[in-house]
Amino acid sequence: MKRQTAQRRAILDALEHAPGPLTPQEVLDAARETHAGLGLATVYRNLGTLEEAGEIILVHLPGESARFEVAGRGHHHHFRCQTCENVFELTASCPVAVLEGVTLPGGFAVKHHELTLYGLCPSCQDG
Amino acid sequence: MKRQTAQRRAILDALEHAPGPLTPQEVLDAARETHAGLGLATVYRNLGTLEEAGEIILVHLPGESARFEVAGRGHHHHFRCQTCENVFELTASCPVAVLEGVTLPGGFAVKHHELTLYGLCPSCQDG
DNA sequence: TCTTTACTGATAATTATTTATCAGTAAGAA
DNA sequence: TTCTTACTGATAAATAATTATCAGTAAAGA
Repeated sequence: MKRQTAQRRAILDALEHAPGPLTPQEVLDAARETHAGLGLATVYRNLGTLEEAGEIILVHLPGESARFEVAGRGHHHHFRCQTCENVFELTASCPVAVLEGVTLPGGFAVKHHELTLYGLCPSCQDG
Repeated sequence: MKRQTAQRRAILDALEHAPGPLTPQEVLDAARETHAGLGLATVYRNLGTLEEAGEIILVHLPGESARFEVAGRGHHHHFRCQTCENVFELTASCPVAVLEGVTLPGGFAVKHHELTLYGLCPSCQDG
């Protein structure tokens, strides 16, 4: 990452303004709003580069392919709308924090966790 | 599923005795203990058939391909060991149950959730 | 036991995602 | 402005997971 390109700015901008983590295809769609003609290979390349640089992080939801979000937003979880299928970052306090560092009955030592909530987002609850 | 075959019995037996949900490849490995010569295509076919029949259910962990477990075990979550990479079914009470049916700040109506815990299983904590 | 056909194993094909290739473009130092 | 080469877009190739194909096998009713 030795040069600053319009493509990379568009990609990072798309991630910064997204309501949650995006798939490479979603990044492409969003970034093309500011940089028409952007290619999918360029998206993949830059996602890799930005991840190595620590500017974005890889996020996995159950049963889905990779997503990315900007780094440094602290511990949080995600909400996936069953209707519009969009994924949102949640800011509510983590209900599983109490398990960190605990050893469960059975002898399982918990180091970290992934929680995904499913339901209806605000836009999909009307009508 | 009109006939009862030794292959299907071996597959279901493997799932019933597993400590957690298994991938198709893991099912193959385990079921070959009781039925050597079992083929991977047969495993996929029977997993599909058993799922349609409601005897097993599909389970997804973040970033991993499909797993299956026997149905009817009620609400629970899974633990993945960072060392041996095995997945275990947890019997401890769900720490996220309180969120069911709740509408979070921001207007997200929670219908269900997926929680995966990561850490060290009992066997991998020694040494 | 005989007969039908659902089921099986091996492997080719498919699907979805990600990576490699390569000629052309443009960032930014000189 | 010029020059070097990192970066880009289009597309082919590679990967991994799952499904289809097909000749042979075996479950179970007659």
